[in-house]
Formats: sequence, C-alpha cells, structure tokens
Amino acid sequence: MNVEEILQTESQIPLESRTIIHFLLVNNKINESISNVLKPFDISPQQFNVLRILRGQNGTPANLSTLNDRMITKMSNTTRLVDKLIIKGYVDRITCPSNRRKVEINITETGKKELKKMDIAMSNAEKKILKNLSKSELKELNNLFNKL
Amino acid sequence: MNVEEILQTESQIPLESRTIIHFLLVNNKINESISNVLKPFDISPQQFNVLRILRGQNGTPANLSTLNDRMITKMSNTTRLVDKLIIKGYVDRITCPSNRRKVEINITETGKKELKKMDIAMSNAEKKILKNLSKSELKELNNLFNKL
DNA sequence: ACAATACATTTGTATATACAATAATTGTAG
DNA sequence: CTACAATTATTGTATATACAAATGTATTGT
Repeated sequence: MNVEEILQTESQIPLESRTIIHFLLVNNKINESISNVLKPFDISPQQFNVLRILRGQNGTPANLSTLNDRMITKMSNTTRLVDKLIIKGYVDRITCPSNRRKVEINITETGKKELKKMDIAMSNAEKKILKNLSKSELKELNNLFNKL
Repeated sequence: MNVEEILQTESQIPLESRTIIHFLLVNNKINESISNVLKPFDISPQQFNVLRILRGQNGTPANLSTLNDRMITKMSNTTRLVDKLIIKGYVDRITCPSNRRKVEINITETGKKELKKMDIAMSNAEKKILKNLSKSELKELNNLFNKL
C-alpha cells in the first residue's frame, strides 16, 4: 500500500503527514475487512465490540458508562446500540437493583455462541490483513503504537 | 497507549488481534484530533480530504469518480459532499462540456485560502500526535504500512 | 425534610454515511 | 439509425452517529 501511488501525487509529502495519511489508508482497509466479516452476522463493528466487552466481563454485568469507557470508538449512543443487541437476543438489560439509575447489561448464551462464530471469522480476517508481516514486525508495530 | 490497560483485560490477546485492536485505538485518537482541528473551520474530515485532492489537481478539474478513487474513505455520496463545499464557496462544479454525464469540480480561490489555514493547524496536530516517534521510527512505521 | 446538585441513562434532532434505485447521457451492435 | 448496454452522477431511504436536552434517581447541604 503505497501512499504516493494512491494519492497520485509526485510531490514530496512531509513525513508526519505521510504517516498520518498512510495510517488512515490502512485503517480504511481494516475497517472494510472487518465490515465484510461481520456482514453475514448482521452486526455492526460497534455491536461486535460491545459483545466482546461483555464476554470479557465474565458474568459481571456492565453498565453503560463501563461500556463507553472500554469501547474502541466512543459514541454517545450506547443505549441504542444495546437496544439492537437486545432485539437480536445477544444481550439482556435490567435496571440495577442497588442503584436504579444504572442498568446491568449481560451477554446471553445465544450471544456467546454467535460471538464464538464471529471470532473465528474475525481471526481469519486479521491473519489475512497482517499476512505480510512477520512476528517480529508485528511486535515492532505494537511497540511503535505503544509510543503514541 | 497500552491495549491491555484500555481493554481492562488480563488475558493474553493473540498478537494479530492485539495489533488490529491497537490499530483501531490509535486510529480513533487520530480521528479525534483531526476532527478537533477542523471543527473551527466547520468542515468535516471528508470535505477536507476532497479539498486537498482538488488542490493537488493543479487546476485540472476533477470529476466525481476521480474524487472517489483518491479519497481516503470511499463513500458513496461524493455528490452531497461536494454540495456542501459549494455552499461554503470552496469549490465549484460545472457539467463537463465534452461529456455531459460528467462534472468538473474545481477548488476556488477562497477554498485555497482556507485550505492553507487548515494545513497549518493540521500539520501542528500531526506533529503533536507523532511527537513521541523519532524520524527513523516514523520511517519504520511507513515501511511496515507499505507491507500491508 | 426540602431544595439544589450530581449522576446515569434515554430521547430528540440534525447530520453523515451506506446502499439501492433512478435519471441522463454516451457508446455500440445489428 | 435504432435499441440496448454501459457510464456517470444524483436522489431516495434506512441506518448510524454526534451532540444537546430531558428524564428519572440518588446524594448532599441546610
């Protein structure tokens, strides 16, 4: 994935700008791939993200602010996102007994089962995206990201 | 930016998944920063992208499919995106005389002037995002991206 | 106990985006 | 030269997202 080629420019782009643009281009590719993986499951990347967070809770219910904190893409409307997962039967939501302002959101058995299928598809897609990088290159990439 | 810390998990995530998640997290940070830079100019990242492409044309008008090809984030509605830039007076659009199916889109002088201001703000933001990476680390990052 | 404040979520609304359908123009095969 | 296919852009519509306002509940100070 070459920046100059895609942008069709001959001019010299400053290294910082080039890096950011490069980053956005790669990100786009990743997003596309993720969307394709999830499309058969009729679930959006954000919904998938929420499901994974809930599973990671290991049975401890999550409330909305917890979800928001841990979501990759923060969005102001986790309520409606959870609504959609409820309709699909992947999560349930009850008002927190000890503090009725809060809600308790849990992944259902159906949700876990479906998530497992998605994981496999996702894992394959990830490997495909990153197939040209060696283990050490992957580590290097993570190290660089850590610095940001 | 540490993945495990943000995801609040103690479990070992496979290197590939970790890289992708890491990528998405960094991307989110970049997007946020870009949005903040552009907010005072009342322009979306996509609109900014289109303006830059048009400037890069050096006077050669672009039609919609050219824009679509070069845009970082492809979206199906470049028409309405251009509409908004026209309202702001940053670009103009005429139907192509030689092929009336096509349109010719150009950046205006006002557009160029505003874009110059945005560039400065954007460049500062880019430097800020990448401030913890050395020149050689930036190059390394670009090299890794090239392989994807 | 009451009012004021803070908290957690939900709802309203405007804008953005994705995808499909439509319209307008051009190219082409017979 | 006409019918049909291909190209390019626009419009319609449903869903997603961002941001602000509203709702319901809990906490705090007096």
